[in-house]
Amino acid sequence: MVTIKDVAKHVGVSVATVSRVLNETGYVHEDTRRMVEKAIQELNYTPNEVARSLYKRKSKLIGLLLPDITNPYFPQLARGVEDRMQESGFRLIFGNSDESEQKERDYIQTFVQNNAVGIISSTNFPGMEAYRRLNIPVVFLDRISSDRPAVYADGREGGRIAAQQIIKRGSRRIAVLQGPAHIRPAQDRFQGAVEVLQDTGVAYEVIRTASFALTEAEEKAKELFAAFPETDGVIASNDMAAIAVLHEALRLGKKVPEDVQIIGFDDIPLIGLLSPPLSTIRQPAYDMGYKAAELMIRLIEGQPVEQQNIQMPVEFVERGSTRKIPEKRRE
Amino acid sequence: MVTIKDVAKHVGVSVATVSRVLNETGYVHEDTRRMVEKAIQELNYTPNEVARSLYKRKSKLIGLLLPDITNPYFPQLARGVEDRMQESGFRLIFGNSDESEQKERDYIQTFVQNNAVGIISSTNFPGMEAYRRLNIPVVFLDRISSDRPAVYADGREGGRIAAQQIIKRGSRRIAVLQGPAHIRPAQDRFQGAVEVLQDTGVAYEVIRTASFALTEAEEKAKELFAAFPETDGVIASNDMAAIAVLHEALRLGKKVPEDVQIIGFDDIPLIGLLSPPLSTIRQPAYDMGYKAAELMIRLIEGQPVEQQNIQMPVEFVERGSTRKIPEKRRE
DNA sequence: CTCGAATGAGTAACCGGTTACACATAAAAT
DNA sequence: ATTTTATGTGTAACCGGTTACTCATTCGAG
Repeated sequence: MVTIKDVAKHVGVSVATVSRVLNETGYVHEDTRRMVEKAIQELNYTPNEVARSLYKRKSKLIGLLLPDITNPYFPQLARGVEDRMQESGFRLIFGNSDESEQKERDYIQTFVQNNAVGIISSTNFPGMEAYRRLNIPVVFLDRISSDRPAVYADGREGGRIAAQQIIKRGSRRIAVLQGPAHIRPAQDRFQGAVEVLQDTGVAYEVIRTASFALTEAEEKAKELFAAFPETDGVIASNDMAAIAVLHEALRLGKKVPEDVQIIGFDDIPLIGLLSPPLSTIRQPAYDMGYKAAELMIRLIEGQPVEQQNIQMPVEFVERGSTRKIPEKRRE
Repeated sequence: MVTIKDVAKHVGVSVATVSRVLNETGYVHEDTRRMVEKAIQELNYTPNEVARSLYKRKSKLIGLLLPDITNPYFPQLARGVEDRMQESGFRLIFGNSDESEQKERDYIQTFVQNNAVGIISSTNFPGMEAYRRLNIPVVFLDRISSDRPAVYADGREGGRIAAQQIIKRGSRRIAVLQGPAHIRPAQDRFQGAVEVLQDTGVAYEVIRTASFALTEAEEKAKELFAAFPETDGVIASNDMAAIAVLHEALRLGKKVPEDVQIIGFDDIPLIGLLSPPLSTIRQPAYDMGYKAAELMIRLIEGQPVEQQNIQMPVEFVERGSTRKIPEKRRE
């Protein structure tokens, strides 16, 4: 490995001078600078980030914690984060938490041990001690916390829109999947939907789910139609759940959207290619990741942050799992 | 930040002793050990990996380079890698290369700068100088290189199976998507298919593609049916391409699988839910990631590696984009 | 009882950078 | 001509660990 000493020796200057060239700090004579740069080229030297990080007590590493990259929603978040971080020269240490508190703790610890300068997390445990103890910025992504910066979609509005649309399109006995109780955005969606349902007086049932796992969603879908066979509209907690519901409905011989309308949440890739293609409430996942990274960079660099909490807009994506509205006027 | 010095002071011993306790090296009196451990607990001390890494010239970090995590195939690879790495206490620095040589180079450089002990890469440029220069192990994942360890699926056999199946199920004018020319597994699939096609004397056409990007796949799908409208079977280079072909076929009013059969490659999530659900050649993506990580760990730890190249089996997954075989006997 | 081996623990060098400080020289100000 | 100030560069401490080396004490074997 070629070190700063090798470069210094090669040019015949001290390491301090090389360091100055590297960091463009202090005074360096133009001729010296050129010679050093030439040597760096020739020796193919790149400074060791570890040594740098040790002295400065900070690295160019950011911890990114997502529940499960295998779930099609999260890669988009990750990609948004990465693209923004990459622009500013930060790198990601990445981990899947599997919604496990222990795994989260472990990852947070190693982030700290590696002098990470920030953590972006779609945690399931925003109140966790491990987060409170940190003295590096934390941005919650697709999550909400009262005391931490966060980037998330407007779940309540999403829920409201879902309910409005499904009612407008004719469903009258609606089932609402509640989603994990401890995840705020999921609850917001649920509440938004319930609000509208109550206001309009449409009959609805609630199905609780504990996680976003597909297997659980499949069970709940079965339960749903077993307990409430008359259901003619389902507002799912996310697209994966919606897929499970869709599958179960078709398995039972129901027609979608004629017998049952289904609205998902997220707009994950490929759901537009299902049959019927799923109508959903779209979250701008990539943009959310990007914004979270942007917010993080501001926090790291100590720049003023106008808003700690960034709420992103959602929109209804009309596809085939909801009925068409004949009238010209659509909301 | 609490350091080893704080712990040492707290107990009244030297840092060397604390280090010995930490690493279970050298002689430490039982009583001393207990006191140190107690102090570590009380002060909530965790050793700084950066300092450790600097002295040892190696970290617990592994670089993982994938083309695009947003492509549904790659998260499974990533997950397999992560799960295995996590078991042995390694962490991942993750990057998307976007099939860009420059990005790959940049990432490789930062991996090295951070004392990463290994790189797992689904590179598009296996012969690249940047890889050759490395003095840490590199494992290619879903890629093949003559001079590097690699984990990949048996593309040739996959191609053969795809061709056999599509012929057996009645297609007689077959289009084969070739996939990126510089990616060996893609070429292997292609060649496997062509082999069978030639051996059996079935008519076929070749459509070249340069990347795995969905947009390109869509164009090629259009070209395919424009140039060869008689096509009654398509062997796609991967599932995303198959989806594009499926879409285009349906758009043209063709019936799948009655008019055109389609076979993909990979078996990415959700394609079993399309309509018709896609038949495909399944690669064990998760297992491939897992194995690659395993291989990497062996290389890092200097354990004997029986085989540098691990070829994983593929299997035909029969779904709705291929016709059923009436006979009892199926291969 | 003597001596080598085993045990226990501290000192200080080292990893590869950054930077405070010192020092020398040149340029500008008085 | 003298004092400031700006420029250019080197020395060495420091970041937080690990470990080679040293030294002291205890233990067991002969």
